[in-house]
Amino acid sequence: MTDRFDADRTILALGALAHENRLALFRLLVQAGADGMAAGAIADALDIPNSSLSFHLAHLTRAGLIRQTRQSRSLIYSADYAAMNGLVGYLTENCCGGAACLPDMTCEPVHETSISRQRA
Amino acid sequence: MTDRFDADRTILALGALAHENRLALFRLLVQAGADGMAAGAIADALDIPNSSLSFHLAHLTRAGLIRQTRQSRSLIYSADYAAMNGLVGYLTENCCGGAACLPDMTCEPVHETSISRQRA
DNA sequence: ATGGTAGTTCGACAATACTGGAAATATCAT
DNA sequence: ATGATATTTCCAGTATTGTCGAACTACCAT
Repeated sequence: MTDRFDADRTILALGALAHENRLALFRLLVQAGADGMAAGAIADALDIPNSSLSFHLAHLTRAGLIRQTRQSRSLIYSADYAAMNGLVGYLTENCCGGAACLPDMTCEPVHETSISRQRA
Repeated sequence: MTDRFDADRTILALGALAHENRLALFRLLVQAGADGMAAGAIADALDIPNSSLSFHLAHLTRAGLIRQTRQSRSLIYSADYAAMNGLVGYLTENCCGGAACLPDMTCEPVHETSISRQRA
């Protein structure tokens, strides 16, 4: 389930997150939960030109950090929680002299409807 | 203690780790523990030309992920565990609909002498 | 079919990052 | 001082990344 992260994939994921717009974008999607957000809504929220956003979305997708689904005219993007868990897992692996210092963290997405929507 | 990570610092740290040589380098130092390693020893272990290694060491240092101390002719580098904890903290912040899913992880360095040195 | 909306791809340019040899600096021993 | 060792800085070339307007594609409604 927690798909295994090797060095290459980790580098890909880190590189994807190592950018102002993409980090903000990823965090936005993490907070958006399982329902995700349409590209247009993201562009509005982050105030990024359409084509630039598309570039960053593709980048994060390539890195396996977000997923895309279509819903009529809109493309909905959502964070891949397993990927985030895998990334953190790889980073904290072997961090305390071999002792597993991190108790197998697993973050899971939340549905918008289950958090009494407080966004505008 | 766990110095606060904002977006800018996180991007700096992610960018620093998002490279084959630097990720390997950082992991090497994490495993080396509190005693760290001399630049030369790192160059040997990773088989990177001297000047390139220096470039990457400077990059990781700039990002606050490793620290430098001198010991006679050698410059000893060691992982900054607080930085790693801060980075992971920032990434997992707000990951489960606001619930703190990660029990305040804090990895701490280990001394070489305390792990019955098994390296060559 | 026509037209409008949602997003992506293309292209060209600017900026930044990586690499490694050669020269420079710092430290130590004699 | 001289020489050896440890490491960094400089430099120039190459490669990768980011930006955004304009043209394109996909989908939906009528």
